[in-house]
Amino acid sequence: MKLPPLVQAFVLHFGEMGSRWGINRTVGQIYALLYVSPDPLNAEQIVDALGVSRSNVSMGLKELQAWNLAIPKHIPDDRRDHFTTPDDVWQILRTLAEERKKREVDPTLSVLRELLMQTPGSAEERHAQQRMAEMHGLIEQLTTWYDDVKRLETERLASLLALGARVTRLLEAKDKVVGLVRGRTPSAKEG
Amino acid sequence: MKLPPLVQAFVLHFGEMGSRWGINRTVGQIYALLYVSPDPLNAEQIVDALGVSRSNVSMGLKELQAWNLAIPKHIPDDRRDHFTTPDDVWQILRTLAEERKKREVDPTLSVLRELLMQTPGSAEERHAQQRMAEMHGLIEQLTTWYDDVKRLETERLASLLALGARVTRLLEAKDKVVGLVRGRTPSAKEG
DNA sequence: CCGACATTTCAGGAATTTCTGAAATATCGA
DNA sequence: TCGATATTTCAGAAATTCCTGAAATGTCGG
Repeated sequence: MKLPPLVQAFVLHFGEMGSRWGINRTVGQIYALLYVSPDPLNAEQIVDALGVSRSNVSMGLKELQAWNLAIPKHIPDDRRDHFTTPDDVWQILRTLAEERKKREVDPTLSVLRELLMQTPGSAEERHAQQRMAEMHGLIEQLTTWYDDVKRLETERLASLLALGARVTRLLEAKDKVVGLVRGRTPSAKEG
Repeated sequence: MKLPPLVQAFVLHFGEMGSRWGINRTVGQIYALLYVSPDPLNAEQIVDALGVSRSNVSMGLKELQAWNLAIPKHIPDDRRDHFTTPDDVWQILRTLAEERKKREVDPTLSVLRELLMQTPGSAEERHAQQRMAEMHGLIEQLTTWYDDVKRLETERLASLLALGARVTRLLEAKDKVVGLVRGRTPSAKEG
């Protein structure tokens, strides 16, 4: 691997973290490399930079494309495929959230739904179903919220984040205002 | 494995999903089993239920305890350790978020900070650092928001979730109100 | 301290995942 | 169509992770 020290450190870190994130070392490294690269890279360049086999890079790129984390960029007069990462970090966040949800949450949600349809045959099963219902409820609330929030454009999402827990003050304020309005004009609709 | 069909399906699913969640099959199964169990279980009971080795259960329980997802419950007049999962699903969510952050996010944040301190030695490194700064900024915003939100008590958190994207309407409303108030009383403080 | 359990540790075998090199396939210009 | 180049596939080697059984350690009542 022949990279500027800063880049190398970054790439190696992503490689190491890979296992904790459910991706393998090479995939993590390829992503990191593409992420900090000023220009799109082709497979050969990645091979040179990381010192892994050509086929490994091919597979890694395929996986990253499946995650929508590597996108092919055509370079004029060059037959080779070149790749970048999406450049807007917020977009990357959305993509990551979306893909993780699809792989890590949705299957469980559907299993839970299925099991909750069944009729329990014992007290034990009844209790289990009760617990599953709790889990299902939580996950459903989370995903509903997520579906809502993911549609917000970046700017609004950022301002929401910046607000943080202070949102609750807003909520309190809203409760008061609603109370007031109701006091005066009983027909007012709630927000 | 000798379990009611409903429980068995649930346990098996958690085992299969384990790899996607960065835990191994046994750990996933143990967790699922404890989660739906009406009473705390001891290691022997888990062995019987799952058909895995005693030592495997021991290691699995240790890991779950490290994640704060299994808690020892002492049963009077019984020397054996018994285990449950925290019963409040919201608490489980917090725990999970906390632990994942600690393992999957914090190390990257600290590496990024370190690399951003260094002086770039080339245009390439300068660009890389620029990208790292973007990533760092995003992660920092997210974790700040998270630190804020995690302190909310369950009820408030739930109502926030329920509100979903409609929060933004609240934001718009707030902007208006603040504008009005400012128009009338210039010295008014912002919320 | 002893004996009866309960739990943990750990070496190494089993299972799984990752990675490679070689071969197959695809794509292009001439 | 052919040859040059680019990419993918895939069998099996390498690496890693998981799991087990046996031995060690811990803990309690007597």
